[in-house]
Amino acid sequence: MSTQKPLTLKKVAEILNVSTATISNAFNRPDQLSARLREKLLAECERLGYHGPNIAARSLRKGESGVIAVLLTDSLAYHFTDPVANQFLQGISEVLEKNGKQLLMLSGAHGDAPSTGIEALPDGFIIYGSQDHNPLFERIIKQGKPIITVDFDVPGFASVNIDNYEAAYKIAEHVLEQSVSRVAILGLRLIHSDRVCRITHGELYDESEAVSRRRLNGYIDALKDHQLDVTPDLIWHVPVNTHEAAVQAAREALMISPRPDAILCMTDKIAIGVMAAAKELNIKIPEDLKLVGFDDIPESSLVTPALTSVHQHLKQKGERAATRLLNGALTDKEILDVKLVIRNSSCL
Amino acid sequence: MSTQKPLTLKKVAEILNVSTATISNAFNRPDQLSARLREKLLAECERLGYHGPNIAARSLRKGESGVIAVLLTDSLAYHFTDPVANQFLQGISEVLEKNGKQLLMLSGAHGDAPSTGIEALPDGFIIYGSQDHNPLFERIIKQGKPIITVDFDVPGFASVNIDNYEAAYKIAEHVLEQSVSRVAILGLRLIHSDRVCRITHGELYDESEAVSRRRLNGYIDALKDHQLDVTPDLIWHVPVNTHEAAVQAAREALMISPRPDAILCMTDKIAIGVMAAAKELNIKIPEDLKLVGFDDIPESSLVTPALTSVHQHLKQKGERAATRLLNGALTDKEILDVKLVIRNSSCL
DNA sequence: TTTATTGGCTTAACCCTTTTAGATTAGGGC
DNA sequence: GCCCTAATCTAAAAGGGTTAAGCCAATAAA
Repeated sequence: MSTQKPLTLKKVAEILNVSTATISNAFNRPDQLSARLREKLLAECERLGYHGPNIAARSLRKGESGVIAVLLTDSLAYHFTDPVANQFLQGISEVLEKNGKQLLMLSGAHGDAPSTGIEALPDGFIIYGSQDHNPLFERIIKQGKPIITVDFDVPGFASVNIDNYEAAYKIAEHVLEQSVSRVAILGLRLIHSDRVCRITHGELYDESEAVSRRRLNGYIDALKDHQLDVTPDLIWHVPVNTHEAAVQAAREALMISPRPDAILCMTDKIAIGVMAAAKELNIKIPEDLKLVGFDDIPESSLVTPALTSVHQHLKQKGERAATRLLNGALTDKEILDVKLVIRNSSCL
Repeated sequence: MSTQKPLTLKKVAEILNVSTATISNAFNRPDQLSARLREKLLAECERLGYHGPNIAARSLRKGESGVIAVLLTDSLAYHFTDPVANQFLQGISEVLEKNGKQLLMLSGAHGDAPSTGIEALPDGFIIYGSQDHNPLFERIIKQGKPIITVDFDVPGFASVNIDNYEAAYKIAEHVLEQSVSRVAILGLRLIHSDRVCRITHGELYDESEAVSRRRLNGYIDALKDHQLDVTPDLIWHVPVNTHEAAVQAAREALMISPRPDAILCMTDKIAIGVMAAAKELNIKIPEDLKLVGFDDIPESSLVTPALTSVHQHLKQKGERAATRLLNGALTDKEILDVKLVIRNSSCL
């Protein structure tokens, strides 16, 4: 276990009998020295076991680190379980990897540690999802470094997004064409509550940029355009995108009387929770209940019946965000296409 | 967009009319100044918009950064898709989050960028999976920083692992009790090839510490102990843990004659690929084919028929690795329990 | 031949903190 | 009023690199 203290650029320069600047240039600016010398030096460094400049020192001096951060909405742990986030992160990491950048994942769940100051390290930020009152987000913005937001918009910042309103409207319309008459909505994080509950009249309308609200507005407008009443007692708030929360909300929704004959779910995971609850209650999908999700996660095509959903190009979303961040293409707000995927859960 | 140049400790000290050391101490060593002064200073810093020492400078000076790295086996992108890695990373991130540490994910796919030197930043490393000839791994070791390995062992380093041999032996034994006579094995990454193929005689035995080899040895010994021949032409090498590769290998395995009546898969994902191939070929599971996986990913209990597998406490594995790394409990090699989960894919 | 350019390297200032060793101040005991 | 201790605070030296500016010799232009 060779725990020798690592070589420094200075020491290497001394050993090789050139200036520190020359070693530094050999690593960073090939045009500053002859190719012959450069190659010789790099080979010597390799031989000596010097693998390039210390990142902390370089970062201090240059003001950049080669690290790109993703600021998530929730805890890291959550995002590892969420298939939507997964695909998105996959897209990001592929691009970063190709460009020799490292990925730092920052938890959006605040209130924890009193700032490690880590936000000073990355050269750029991908902000994933609305960040109401997140102090870390505020600090990131103040730094003035490149930022791109995803799945929400902040005036003055570039973004990658989909048209959630439009997509929600379309999938709702599809359901409404199946001659349904009582449509419930299971929304993810509609309000700031930790519990599954129905929303109130006052919480029905909200023009915020949050994904959940854009989708809800799409559903509501589609319902209205098809002459269906929209009442808050058919709209559930699901606080987290987990199977358990979904099942709980679904049980409630399926036990009211008269029972809904269609449920619009804001995520596929919630819809899959509804399937579980329906099975318990012996309700047949799609015969007794039309069901749709949103996002089209891989699992949705595997469950029985296969789930109708809105397919997002999640990986591409990540790729676009990372690519634009690295290219400095940070002016406009990009809208990606989505696709309605009709499967068996919504029609016979 | 307040893009003002960030404040430095020095400037803040000047403004507040104290020395830089005092500001530094206010943030780092509360015992070095009176509580009264400290609170006043911190409040002032907040007011001025100084959110603590620059991390690069601190990191340079202290030689620590508050960042923990996970060195993965493959590309980052891959690990976002893999449910096994997902749960493991979830465990890690929960612990790190609680301890105010940041998580840096390092891609194990080498040959890419010529070292960004990022390995100098983290304070400790979780090495996830065997790292044959990975130059980054070599460099990490040379640094002499805290390291814990997971799913493989390196002499002299602490580890968290399961007994892959034992688990594989047990699940194979379960299958062999179902009166089967021709057992194929679909192994993940048995050899260094990019293509799905059968292994050769010479590749049958290998005492390496790699997960795949430990499992293979378990299968083989179980077969032998049940008086079944072990021939390499019933053992497939699957180069990556993807559905496509699994389906391809499964097709090959199911088309030989006489056809196997049982398949031992080294991962659940591979087993699910076998299910797809079996469906294509109209082979019934478990009637015509007993099938088992390994790891027990969430999907395995959802597919039809539900998949028999070896359940690992993946999240716990991550938690243990992170906890021990942070505690400096880096002496022994820890073995976690596993559990055989028998479902419908392996018995009527 | 003289002057201007260029190529190839070196010098030295600077990046922002932490921390050791030393200086200052306040307060207590005589 | 003086000395000593304890409590605070300060000065200055790392820590490892990057890069603007400068130097020198060799080549090109006049």
